[in-house]
Amino acid sequence: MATTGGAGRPEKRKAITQAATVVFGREGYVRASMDAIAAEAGVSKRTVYNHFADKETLFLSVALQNSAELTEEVRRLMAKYLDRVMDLRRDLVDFAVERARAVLSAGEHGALGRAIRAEVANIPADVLEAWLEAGPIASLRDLAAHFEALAERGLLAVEDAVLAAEQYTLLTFHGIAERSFWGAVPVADEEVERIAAVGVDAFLRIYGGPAARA
Amino acid sequence: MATTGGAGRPEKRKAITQAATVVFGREGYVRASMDAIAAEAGVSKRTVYNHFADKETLFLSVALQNSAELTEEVRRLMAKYLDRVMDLRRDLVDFAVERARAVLSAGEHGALGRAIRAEVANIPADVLEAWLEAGPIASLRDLAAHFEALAERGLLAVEDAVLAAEQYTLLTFHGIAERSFWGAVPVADEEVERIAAVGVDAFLRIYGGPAARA
DNA sequence: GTCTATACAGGGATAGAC
DNA sequence: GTCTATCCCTGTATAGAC
Repeated sequence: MATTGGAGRPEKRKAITQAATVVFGREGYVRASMDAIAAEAGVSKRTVYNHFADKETLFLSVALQNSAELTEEVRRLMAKYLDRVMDLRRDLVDFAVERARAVLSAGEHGALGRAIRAEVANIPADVLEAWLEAGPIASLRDLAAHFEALAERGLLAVEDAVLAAEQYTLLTFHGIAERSFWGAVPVADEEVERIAAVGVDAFLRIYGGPAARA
Repeated sequence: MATTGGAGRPEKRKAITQAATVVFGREGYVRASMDAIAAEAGVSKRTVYNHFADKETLFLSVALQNSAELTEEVRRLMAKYLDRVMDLRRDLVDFAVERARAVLSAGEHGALGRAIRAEVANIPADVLEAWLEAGPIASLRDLAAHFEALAERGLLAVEDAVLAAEQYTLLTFHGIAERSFWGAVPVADEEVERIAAVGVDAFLRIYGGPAARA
């Protein structure tokens, strides 16, 4: 876990990682200062360096943690909308809208993703790999598993579930992500819903099974 | 044009903007130093400040210029592959591959786009608007015009050409852009070709006209 | 008269010392 | 928890050179 060691009170440590998530997300890696993170956490800078060797270690640590948390949140949304599908189109649209909200929220979670994407050229390859595995790739696999289940019910005609999950994500999520620059610029709710709806319609033209076409 | 004035030799100015494109693209806005840009341009730092009021002005200026140049390059690719279509699927795949190469090249052009996306929260709204208009939105409109022409020939069944252009771009380009983090991480050529091909296949399942289906 | 080279003031950053 | 050593950056100023 790329930390200095187990030293220090756990509650201080949590305050630091939360503060780092907020400040790195708001300012980006280079602009964020350790002073600002310490102030946001309500601890002294010395305490920060007691838990994390340096700025980079702190950043990479919260990046991986954030990635895993976001994956968990998206997993909950999949369980809510895709586990017991009654109205396929509606559930696919609702999931797309909720996922865009969760991942692109200006709040604590989404913003850090921007900072990571901005710093990608300065992140060690193995850490980037781990971040991808814990985040986007994990969500992609989760979604592919749900599509396979829907295919078994005859609701989708997919052969390659991972490819279908990728294209669903492109059609219903990346348009919004790009338009909002991964959450930096707000996008109106109606716009998110509109894009999600036309994205799902396109997706269903590719993969709509017999039941979906009826 | 957000410069200090017309003072100075034009060839020096061009050297400065080219150097700024390279250095901002490589280091990002915050890390790039005016010293490094001056060195890369082979001029003194005073000359840089003689042409551009400050770092931000220089950055925004080269951002807009780069956006327009990239749009022009993509326009040439469209003319090459989409003006006289013989084999629709093949031409759509070839254009997708070439565009991905052009826009995501680690060279001078593509890299600056990363820097802009990273700084989007710190860019004035009107400049961001101008950058979008000169770049991604202009390319989208160009592509939509080509799709309309293809629809008139019966090769595509599109009602909303802008939407079709958006979805083509998502399916054939954004998957690559995201995987390479807008050019920061190299993606193998075969991978680019594979993604472009499956993206076009999906696109044609949505919009393939009668002739395309034959 | 513009360019080069260098130096410098002022601010802010990291990381460590006390 | 504060204080500080050290470094880097922006932007300006001061020299002289073609």
